[in-house]
Amino acid sequence: MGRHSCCYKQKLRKGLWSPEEDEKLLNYITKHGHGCWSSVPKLAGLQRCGKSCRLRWINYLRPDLKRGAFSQQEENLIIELHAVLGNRWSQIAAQLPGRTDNEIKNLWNSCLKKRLRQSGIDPNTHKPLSEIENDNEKPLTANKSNQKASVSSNEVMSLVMEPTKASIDGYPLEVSTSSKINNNGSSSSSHELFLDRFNTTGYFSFQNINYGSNIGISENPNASICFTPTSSSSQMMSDTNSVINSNMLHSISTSIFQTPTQVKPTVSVSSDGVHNWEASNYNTSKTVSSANFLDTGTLPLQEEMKWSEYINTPFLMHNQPPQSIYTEAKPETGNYITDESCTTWNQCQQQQQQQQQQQQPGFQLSDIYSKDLQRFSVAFGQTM
DNA sequence: AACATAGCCAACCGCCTATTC
DNA sequence: AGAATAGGCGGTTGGCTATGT
Repeated sequence: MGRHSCCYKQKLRKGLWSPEEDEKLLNYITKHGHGCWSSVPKLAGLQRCGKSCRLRWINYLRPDLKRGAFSQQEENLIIELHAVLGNRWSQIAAQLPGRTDNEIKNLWNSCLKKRLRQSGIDPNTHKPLSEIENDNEKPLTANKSNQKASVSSNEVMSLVMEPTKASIDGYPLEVSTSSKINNNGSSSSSHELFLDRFNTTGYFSFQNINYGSNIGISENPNASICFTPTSSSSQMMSDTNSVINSNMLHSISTSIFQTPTQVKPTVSVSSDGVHNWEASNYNTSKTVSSANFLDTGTLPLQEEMKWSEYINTPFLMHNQPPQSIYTEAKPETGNYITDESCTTWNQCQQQQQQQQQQQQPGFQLSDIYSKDLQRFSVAFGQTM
């Protein structure tokens, strides 16, 4: 179809908007709402096409727009979200109240991309440039991960998790919801992987990609997340990094649920090799403020465990929460987490004890497809 | 001071999808 | 059912400004 019919009409103004035009549009929409955009210019007395009016309203006149420069936190979030969503600017913008997709796109193209490159990170894949150079030695047939693609929200998951290798490895780009097979513990045709361990009380540490000191993600390179889905109120305990991760989860949930809620990510693989990503939301959830967390002083870094060690370690062995964080970081006075989270902490311990008593078989991370690991690492900032 | 270049950003273009007729 | 239309999105352009020569 291409061009809109309205654009063919004569005498329509183009280019920058004058203050008078802005005033007309603002007055009209304030009084009547925009309704059908194609009728707005006529009703507002403007020599513009409806599309142009819509753009002007969304990008400039809207009252809820946040003016001014992006904060460091916003920039960091954009980088993290871009690692997950690629060039899906509208979805990224949905996570930044008061910012437009156009604004974010401009920021990315003019600043963030360059800054990442200077930090040795490839802005397309969010991997170290050295790795990309090695990858480039392999013959590439196509790399459309960051180009516009017609994909459903579910397909987005498989596309964005592992941007560079999706096509190189011939990884299936299309994932249908109907092919999702839930693990009931006995099915031989599929088994749930990795993230599903959040179904049980589980702690997992994330180490974020180092984007360089000039970006300054946080002092603490480690983050931990606690999911306790069995409790009525699930709590995510977090420091700055996992707040970013939780935002990514919000973004994922927005893709799937169309609402920004906290999610439980799950991945499963069916017998035919189709990987299914799923995110389910809790009825109630709460994210602990990172500011409160960090205000209490320097968090002790939890013991570092290399990714390769995770792979060969049954998960339940690491199900032990990094207790030092919660005992030592918790301030003597003041609440950096709520009472509910203390309950959660207790529940974590109780659940763990139950699990140990039941001697549930540990899930071998080596069972996880390496691609899933890579996707997970990209999605959640886990270095490998 | 004059010109060249780079960076930023508002706006346009073309395509896609959903809806309406 | 299919064409027309509208809304939305991402890529790109072009003008303005700042900076460098």
